[in-house]
This record gives sequence, C-alpha cells and structure tokens, in this order.
Amino acid sequence: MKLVFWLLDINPKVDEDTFELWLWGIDSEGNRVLLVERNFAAYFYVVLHGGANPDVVIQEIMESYAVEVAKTEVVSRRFFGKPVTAIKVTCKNPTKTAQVAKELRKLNGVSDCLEDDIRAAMRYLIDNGVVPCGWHEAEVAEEPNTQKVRVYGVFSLLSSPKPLDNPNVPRLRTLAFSMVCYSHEGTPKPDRNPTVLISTVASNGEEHQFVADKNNNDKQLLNDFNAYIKKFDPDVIVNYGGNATDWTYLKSRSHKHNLKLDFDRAGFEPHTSVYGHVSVTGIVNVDVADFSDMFPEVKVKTLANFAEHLGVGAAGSGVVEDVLVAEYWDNPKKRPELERFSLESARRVYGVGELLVDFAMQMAGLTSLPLDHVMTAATGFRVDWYLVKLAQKIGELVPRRLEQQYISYTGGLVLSPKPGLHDNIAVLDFKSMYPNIMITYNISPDTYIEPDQPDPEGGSYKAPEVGYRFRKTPPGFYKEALTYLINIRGELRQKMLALNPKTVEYRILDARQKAVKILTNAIYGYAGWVGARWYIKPVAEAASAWGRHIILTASQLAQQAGLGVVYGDTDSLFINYDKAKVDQLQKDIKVELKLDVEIGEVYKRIFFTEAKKRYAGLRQDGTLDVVGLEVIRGDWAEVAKQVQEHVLEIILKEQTHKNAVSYVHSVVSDLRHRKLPLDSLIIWKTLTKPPEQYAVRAPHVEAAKLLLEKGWRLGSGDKVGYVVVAGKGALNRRVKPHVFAKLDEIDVDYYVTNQVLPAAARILEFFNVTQKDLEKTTKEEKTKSLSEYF
DNA sequence: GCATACGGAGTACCA
DNA sequence: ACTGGTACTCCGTATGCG
Repeated sequence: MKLVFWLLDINPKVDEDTFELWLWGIDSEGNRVLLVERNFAAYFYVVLHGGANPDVVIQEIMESYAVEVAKTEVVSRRFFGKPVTAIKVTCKNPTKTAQVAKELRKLNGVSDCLEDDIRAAMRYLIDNGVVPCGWHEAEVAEEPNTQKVRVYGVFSLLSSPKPLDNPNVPRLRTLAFSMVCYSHEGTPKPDRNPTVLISTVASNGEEHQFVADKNNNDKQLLNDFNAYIKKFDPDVIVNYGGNATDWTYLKSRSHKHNLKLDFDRAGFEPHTSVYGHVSVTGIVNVDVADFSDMFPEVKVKTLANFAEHLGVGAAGSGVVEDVLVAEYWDNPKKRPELERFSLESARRVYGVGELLVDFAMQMAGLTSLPLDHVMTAATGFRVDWYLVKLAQKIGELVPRRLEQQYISYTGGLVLSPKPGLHDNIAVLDFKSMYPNIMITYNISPDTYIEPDQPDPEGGSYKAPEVGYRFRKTPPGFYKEALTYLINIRGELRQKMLALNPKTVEYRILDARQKAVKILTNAIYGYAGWVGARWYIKPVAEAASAWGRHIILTASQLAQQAGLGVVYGDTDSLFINYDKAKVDQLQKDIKVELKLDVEIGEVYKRIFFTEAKKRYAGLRQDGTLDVVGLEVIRGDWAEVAKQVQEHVLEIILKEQTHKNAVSYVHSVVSDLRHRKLPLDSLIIWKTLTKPPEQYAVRAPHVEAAKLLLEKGWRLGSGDKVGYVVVAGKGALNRRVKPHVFAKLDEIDVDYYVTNQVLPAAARILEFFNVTQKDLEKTTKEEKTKSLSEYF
C-alpha cells in the first residue's frame, strides 16, 4: 500500500544481528506512524592511487575482508573537482563502516577511504532525498507492532520514500515545560536536590503544574510528569536549557526513585547524542536556548529576556532569580509568586517555540539535519551537511574532517572615518559581497589551481594581492551552492509578494527564505574554517582579497565622481548623498567591478569619532542608529548607555552639546543621590573559560568566584552580572554579584568616573568637552535632578 | 615608596 | 564548534621620580 507521511524524526535501531532505520512520521490523516527501513546498506569509498588497478584491490579486499564486505563496485567520482576512480564498498554491518575503512586504508594501491564517517541516518536521508520536516510517499506494508511502540501503525518500507512538493506542516502536538529545582547550596544537583515544580503548556490549551509533596519529595511529581507526557503524546517537546540541564536532571531524579523517564514513543529514555542534543525516540526535543545566537540584541540570554525581545508572554512580569528560588519555595507567602513565574516560564517557552520552530523546520529541510538537532549543530556543521547533500548530487566525494594547523589570513578593509558631524550621508552597500565575489570569480575548493600548476584551457581568475588562481570553468562547487541558494531565495521572496503576510503559507516561506539567507552568508566563513570538510585556505583568502580590492576601487570611483567618502567597512561606503551622482556611481561600479551596490540608509546626519566601527546616525524618520558604541554593548552599565544615547540624540538633533552637558550633570546628580535602580548599575560580562583558568584577576571573574564559593556553578559561556561597591582596595576586590548587592553599598564614584562620564565624554570630546571638564562641573554645580530635567 | 606608563588579557562589537 | 578587524577597560608589572 501507499502511505503519505511527514517526517518527524529518524533514528537507527541496532540489535545484535539486525540494523533498522526507524522513520517517525505523521500520515496524511494525522496519525502517528513508524516506518521501518530494513534494506539500508551502508557503504564507503576506497579511493585509489593513480596507477592502481581497481580489480587487484577488489581482489585483495575480498580475500581478506569477505566477512564484512557485501559488495564492491568500481565507480568514477570527483574529489576536489578532480576525477578519481574509487571502489564503492558496501558493508554487511552498517555499524562497522568506519572500522572496515580503517583496515582498507592500509592496502596497497589505496590512497584513502572516504565517507565512512557519514552516519547511517544521514546517509539514508541524503542518498534518497528524504527530507526531515517534509512530506513523502512510500510503498509500505503494515506489520504487527511487536516492539510496542506508541503509534497508530507500524509499516515496513518496501521502497525508499519519495519526497513530495508540499510545504505544509501537519498539525503538531506540542508540549512546553519549565522546571524548578530546590537547593540551598547553590546550583541544584540531581543527587541531592529535588525537582519541586514542573509547569507545562500544551498545544491543546492545557496548562499543568506538577508539585513536589510536603516533604519536597519529587517521586510523585516525576511519575505524574512522565505519565502526563505519555498521555498527551506530543510530537514536539519544547524547553529552555533541556540539552544542557533539564533532561539529564530529570532522568537522574527519576532513577533515584527507581522510576524510568520512559515517556517517548518506544519505551526508551532521553539520551544525549550528536552535537550535544538530547534525543527522545519518536518525539522531537527542541531546546529553544539553541536559537539564542540568532538574536545578538539580547545580551543576557535568559528565557525572560529572550521572550520579551520576541514579544512573547507577559512583559515585565516577575522573574525569580535562581539565587532566590529556595527562599521563595520555603516561604508560604512567596511561593505563589514562584509558582506564577514557573508557569509563565513554560508559557514563554511555548511562545518562543511557536515563533521559531518554523525556521528550524526549514533549516532541517535545507540541510537534512533532523529537527531535534539542526539548531544544536553549529553553523559550520549545517553548512557542512548542506554541502554534503550537494556533493552527493554531483558525484563529488566528501572529504574527511582533518586535524590541521590554523593560520589566519587578512580579512576585510576598514576605512578611517572622518570624525565629527556630517549631513546627508548615504550608505552604499555591496549586496551579499562575499557570496557574489565567490560566484563571479568561481572561487571554490574544486576550482583552485595549485601554484605549480599551469593555467587550464578555459583560463583562470587571479586574486589581487594574494595571487591565487581559480579555473574559470566549469562552475565550482561553491558557485553552484551559492547560485542555487540565491536563486531559491529570490523565488521565495517573489512568491511571498503575492501572499498576505498573515497567512500560514507566507510564514512558512518567510522562515524558509531566512534559513536560505543564513546559510548563504555562512559559506564564506565556512570556507575559512579550519574544521570545514572542504577547507582550502586560499579560498577564503582570495575572497577577502577581492573584497578589499573592490571596496578600495569603489571608494576611488566615488571620489572621482566628487562624492566624499566619510567611512567604509568591508562592503560598505559612507558617502555624501547627491542623488544624481550616486545613481551614476552605482552604474559605474557595476561596469567596473561586476557587482551590484544598493543604497542603504541615507542618514540626515551622522557622527563619527576617530574610532572605526563606531558611529551614530540620525535616520530620516528621526530615530537613532547607534553602531559599536557603548549604547549597544552588553558590558556597560545601563545608566552609562542611557546617558550616551541621550547625548548622541541631542548632538545629532540639535547640533550643539549645550543641553547634553546639563543632562549629564542631572544624571550624575541622581547617581550620587542613589536615585537610580540597582538594575541600571549591573555590568554583565561573559566567562570565556572556567574561572580558575584566568591569568589575571578580572572583575567579572572575581564576582564569579564569589558565586562559586556559595555553590553556584559557573563556567565557560555563562554571563556574570556584578556591581562595584564602596570600600578599600583594587576594583577587582570591590565587585559583588548583583544578586547579593544593595543600592546603598554601591561605589557611586566608580559609576560616575568609569561608566557615565567616559561614555558621555566619548561623544562630547568632539565638542571640546573632556571628561575632566565634566568631572569639574558635576562636582561644583548644584544640579537639577533628573525629574526636573524632563 | 609611590604614581604613572604600557603591554597583555579579556570582551564585545562590525562587517 | 563560520571569518578577520577593531576599540576599549582593567590588570599587573615595569619604570621613573623623589
């Protein structure tokens, strides 16, 4: 019979003598189904040395390895663009490809074995064009549910599924949860601290809270939570931090009570798998924390901040800091607040999931990485898999990831800004500069010509400065990848124009074009990543060399056209806006450099200091665009950022600093009188390694150590929020984690001298007001309070 | 013995 | 755990002065 299904997840199922691939899906009637593939044959390639005779090598393979090898076949492939003869070796046991390949590498005539490092599930998806989060049709036979998996029906696949062109997503059952663990000794540890509260929000509208008993025993809670998931039977479980914390914690707690956390669709427990994601058989586990890198505007990546940024949940509703959880739990008056926070957290998780899972599904489809780990995988690995798919299509063998030394190279060119205020400045941007350079000059690992090789018949492109050459023909691997991505995005955006943005279809297309854009823009970076399967250093080097040449040439063309260049960075030029001249310049650039430039923002007025990568512009609509300055940095106190932003607004709008100076005075006065909330004084910094590994006693590290002393676990990647308190000694001995600090112990002078005034003076210096001037006047003047100022 | 200068460590930004 | 270019603070020691 034929079965139409949408692919939710795939996992290998290995028993002693059987190897199956389990494809979890939803059929066109909305039933949850399991399709079992028993005909998967794993293989790898044996690449031969130049003169080697494939038949001789095959004979040797069959003599020594007949036990493991099911089949051999001589095939023609390419490797880094060059034709190679290879032997496709199919293994009897799919779990042993890497092992057999390792042995065969030792044979005479064999230069290498390739693709033995591609996991069975990925091999299957890529070879058959089966797509995670996509619809398929397959010939199947229903079979008894001997494994007692919790689905509507089990089917064996009689042929590999064929992808269908249907962008729709079936109605999924989604469950979000958030947990609270009880500890007086810092970070909760599963061997000693119970989970006292779990809140859930489900796509059917149900909300639940599972609560530990009077003695804080969590046995019943865990049992009920597990049973509830089984009963609701979600397709997708959403959480925040589940990969790093929640699942192992809950599993550990369950085991402590001799319970199993076996809610999945096959009776297994959650387990950590590739890229560090937690896999739940038959269900997609999505950790929305994995999306946080997509939003650099959110500096402190808590669930509440993240949700607020996305407009999810009740804005400004109370947050209970980790440090206070135990206190709230113990206090009957405060516990309801913690309970509300927990439920609100589950709602936030659910809401964030609703907004972002569309994107993840599209990224899964593009890369073939299943939904449960496509967002856990780093950008480089997503590009890797996208390219593996393309390689399979064009017969290019997939290189292994090699351990090799990294040597950095020269990147983009940054022009020095002309300090001060400028009126009417246009930003000229090269559209997708690196992708287009790579397409135009056919820069790719398979078109690179080694320095000792002659130019090929079709000729070559030679990169400026570095001199690397690339074949003009045929089109390289990257050119094909990029052209396809750019075209598909164009088509998607075209289709979107005809749709109402409120429709589901529009939303899906928008998610897809975003995924395509992100992948496109990552390919240049990937090319320069030493871990890339197709890493060839000159590829990235040549692209950036062309980039520098292009921006420099464009800058010269602008000046020749009589357009002053006030700044430029990598792929942008800031020039005086004279419409006729700029239009002409655009055309000249296209002719001269073969690349499109577009006019981006046209600022009414813009302000530069002497520093590169830092400026503030006044847009046509009167809003401010601040770039690089303290205003948009996460490691300055809010009070300093606000002061600088307002100073910028005044000087950009009024073109004089007079009011800015009195404004600074008023804030300093408020600060000295402690009229500002403690929150505005927190400085957040990230730990980039374990605290004990630091060479110097940096303030945030000292603050982290104070938290560690109280049992809070902090490590690489964690943000530390601290304030500076009054007292004796060096700054790094006067820091306090913000959760322990009170407003009246703050070192006000530090905030005036090292936060507010430097941020203000950075701008005001160009109006001949130095920090010293500000210091003097703030001390002398009887200043107005902030409220009077407004 | 103390203030200041300066290089290195550390972080976060722009493209 | 995709790239390089850049600004900036703070630490900690070297340096200079008295």
